[in-house]
Formats: sequence, C-alpha cells, structure tokens
Amino acid sequence: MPPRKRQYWLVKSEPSTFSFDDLLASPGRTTCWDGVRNYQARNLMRDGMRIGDRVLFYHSSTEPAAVVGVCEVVREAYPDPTQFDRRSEYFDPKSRADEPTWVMVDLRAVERLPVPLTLAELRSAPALAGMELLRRGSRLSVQPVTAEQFAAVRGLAGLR
DNA sequence: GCCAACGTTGGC
DNA sequence: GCCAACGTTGGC
Repeated sequence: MPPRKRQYWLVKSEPSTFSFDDLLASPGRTTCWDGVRNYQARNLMRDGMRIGDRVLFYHSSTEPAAVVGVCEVVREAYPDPTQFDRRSEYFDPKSRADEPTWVMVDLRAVERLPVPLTLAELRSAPALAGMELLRRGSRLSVQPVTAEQFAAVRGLAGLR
C-alpha cells in the first residue's frame, strides 16, 4: 500500500477562548482539540485527520479574523472526555461511555505565520478562491484545505 | 449589537 | 419524513 499523502486542514478558534499563543505556551506546544460538537467537523477529524497532517490555525470572532499559524496532527481521533463531564460546557447527556459521540485530536504548533493573514487578504488571493473558509455562510470549525491552498497561504505570509 | 446562514430539535 | 422554531456561529 502506498504511503498516504499528507492532508491539510483548517481549525477555527476564538482567541479569547484558545489562541495560537496559548498553543505555543502549552506543554510540548500541544493541545487536545476538545469541544467540537458538530457532526461534520467530527467526521473530518475522525475519518480524515492523520498523524503528520498540517493544520492552519484560524482566529475567528476577533478583529481582524485571521490565519495566524500552522500546527500538525500528533494524535489521531480519540474520545473527548468533556462530553462525559457534567461540569463542562461541552457536556453531552446523550453520549454513552461505551459509544462516545465526540472525538478530539491532538495538535502541536509547527510555526507562527510571520504576519497574520486576515480574512480580507485571503479573499483577495485568487489562489484561494475555492477555500471553504471564504464560502458565504461557512461555519465549519474543522475544514479541509487543499495542498495548493495550504501552500498559497504560507506563500502569502512570506514563508518559503 | 445586528443579522444571515446554517444545524438541530421536536411536533405532527 | 417534513418543516417551523429555535439556537449558534461569526462577519460586519
């Protein structure tokens, strides 16, 4: 079986909740990506994300909203414990311990972009015309990104 | 704070 | 299974 090609993703986070700086400050620059409560986003994490995949880190609901860094998948999908924690805002009373509904992955910071790439800048880049993030009404907090889009984002930020 | 877009819930 | 009501996301 040929080795699987590295795939690319984008995750959204409100920096007031968890920022790229928070990720850099985390032990091993790594965090578990808990709290995802959307089936499509879950399926992308569970069925798509593999160790070594690269992930754009996007700050949403902030001024300006922007892609600020790159991280990588260092652990593949496993049950998100917050779904069973009554005190957690992510508690899901319908999820069963023997059949968890929600999963998370572990992400490790790879690099901060030299400059944040704002939504407006992303929109003005022809190479990114098809990006899910830029679709009207796009709300998915975990999205696939093509290799070309990923390279274009890094290039726009002045990397290599 | 507004509101468009979208996902989820629940009555039928 | 339909669909209206409701809740959430997230740009502006």
